[in-house]
Amino acid sequence: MTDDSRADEPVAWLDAEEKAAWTGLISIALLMPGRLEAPLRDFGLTLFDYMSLSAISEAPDRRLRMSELAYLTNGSLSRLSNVLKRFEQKGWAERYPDPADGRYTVAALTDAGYEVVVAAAPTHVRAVREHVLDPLPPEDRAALARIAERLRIRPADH
Amino acid sequence: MTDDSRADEPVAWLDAEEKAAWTGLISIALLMPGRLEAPLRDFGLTLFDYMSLSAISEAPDRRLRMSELAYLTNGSLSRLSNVLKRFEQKGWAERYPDPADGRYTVAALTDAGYEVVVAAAPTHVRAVREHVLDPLPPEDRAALARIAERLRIRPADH
DNA sequence: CGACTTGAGTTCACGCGTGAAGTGAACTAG
DNA sequence: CTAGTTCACTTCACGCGTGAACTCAAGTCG
Repeated sequence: MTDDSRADEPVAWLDAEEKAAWTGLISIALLMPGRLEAPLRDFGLTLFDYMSLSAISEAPDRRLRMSELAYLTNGSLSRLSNVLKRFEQKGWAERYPDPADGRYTVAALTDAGYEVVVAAAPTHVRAVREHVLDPLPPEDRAALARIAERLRIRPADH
Repeated sequence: MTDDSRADEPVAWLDAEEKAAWTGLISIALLMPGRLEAPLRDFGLTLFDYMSLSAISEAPDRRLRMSELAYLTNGSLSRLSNVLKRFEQKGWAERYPDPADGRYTVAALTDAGYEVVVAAAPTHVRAVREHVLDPLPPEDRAALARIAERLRIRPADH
């Protein structure tokens, strides 16, 4: 193991407990998104697509600023610009300058876009239950929320 | 919230505790890899690059079959083939048919490749400590390992 | 007022990952 | 023996995400 095979170096290599925590986390991070995305593909959605559509659908009048969307989805503006461009091309969303302040851009769901997220939501929730919630007892669920908070990762509402 | 705003549908929408667990997990999954990868970029490595190099460096004589590497890194053969191709082009690794069974391909680190992972390891471990281990008390670390196991996600050694 | 600054957002070039298609080695069946 | 099957692996085409460069609207300063 590279991490702990050089005792001659001034590096605090990981012990077994640390390694178990670390590898647990990274494995979840690497594998879980793919699992949750797979059923969404039937709707032509990536996981991030779904989360973006979901966040907009929850906003007042199903519209919000791109910067607010970036905050809610933990995504970069660059990424979202590309995503919303795809949505526009599919007729799911539209973008326009915020009338209150032209520096901002508002992203709004079309009726078609709303229908997509409505259709996909039950599938998404079922996947979340199956892959995340059902296998975990309450103390583990609480731990997940607590850990995310401790790691200074802001959970977004989805 | 899309997830629970359609009480008229036969779907078990998420309650607050479930949502906190779910959003905690997905936020970690979305944001943590990027954090850990950033310092590795100074070495020209993605996080997956590092984990691949690390896994090979730990194998006997610093070589192992591609399929074994895929298992250890939780990566697909397709992905690894691309990654190893890059490594070969950089002189970090070589691939050859397994003399014991020509159906298999062996991936081996070159001295240059080994030096890359040796150079990057302290940085990687420090990032893991800073972003994952240091903010978490022992019970949360134990929870991570337990959760990964419960979610049927096999932690790989890194 | 004009020049400059700041921040939101878009575009661009390119790296990376995926699934499908293809290749080849070993094994199996007739 | 040959034909077919299976599995490991590579290649390919393309979607997606990133960081840098760019644009633009609003605010600030002299």
